[in-house]
Amino acid sequence: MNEAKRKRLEQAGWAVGDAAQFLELNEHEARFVEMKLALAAGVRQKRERIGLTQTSLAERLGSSQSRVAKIEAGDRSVSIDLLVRSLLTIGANPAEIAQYIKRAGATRAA
Amino acid sequence: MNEAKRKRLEQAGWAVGDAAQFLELNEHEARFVEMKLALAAGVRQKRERIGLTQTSLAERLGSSQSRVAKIEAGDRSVSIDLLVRSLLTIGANPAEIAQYIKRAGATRAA
DNA sequence: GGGAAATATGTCATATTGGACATAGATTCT
DNA sequence: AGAATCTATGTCCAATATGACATATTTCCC
Repeated sequence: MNEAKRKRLEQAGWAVGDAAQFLELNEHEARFVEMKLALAAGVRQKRERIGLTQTSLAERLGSSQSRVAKIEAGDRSVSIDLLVRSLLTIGANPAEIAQYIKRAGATRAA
Repeated sequence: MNEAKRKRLEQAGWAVGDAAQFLELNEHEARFVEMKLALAAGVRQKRERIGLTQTSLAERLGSSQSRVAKIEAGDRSVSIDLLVRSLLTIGANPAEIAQYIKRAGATRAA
């Protein structure tokens, strides 16, 4: 692929690269999602252990029940920032949050 | 403070609560910022170790040099999501990312 | 000191995220 | 079964994050 065509594709919103790059992107994306899901599971686990309902956690977060549901589902519209802030709000400390993230990579060869 | 006034203040964008809640919020905010800074430092460290320039990392991220500078500065406009994606891009795995986060809480009593 | 390369800072337009609401579905209790 | 409580899903629009660009500042080498 020549430079001009590459530019055109990228301008149109395509990430252009070779197969290795493509696989790498997917791998990173997969890890990213796994981390989010691990944190989401952490939120649910801690909330239930504390005996909070989604609604009451939502109040503490200054948010809504529906968003808490999405947080715990690891919904696309939920950022890691929101997951982390949620965990801090229910009393997790950085070390605990780190544990969740560490767990996200545990099933794969590091 | 009566309910009506509270509502008015909250409507105006004020989080209304008692002193303990206020301190707790600040503490969580502080931890959140520390986590971001720890991740930001991780990005810089790994980038430099690899011998990349901010511009070349920006290319890999599909972003710009200025944003990489902000990433490494832990700028307000940089989300943890972006920090994590940056770290994954320069070859950090979840376990390594967890280490950075764990470090963020290490100077304080857990 | 001067030029080049690297990094930092400010701003803008666009894309993404988040809180809110409505409503659907699930679970539990009697 | 059905009422009550809890959780899930979809949509809207306000707020925030992001890439891009321009430009300033710092660092390094000669």
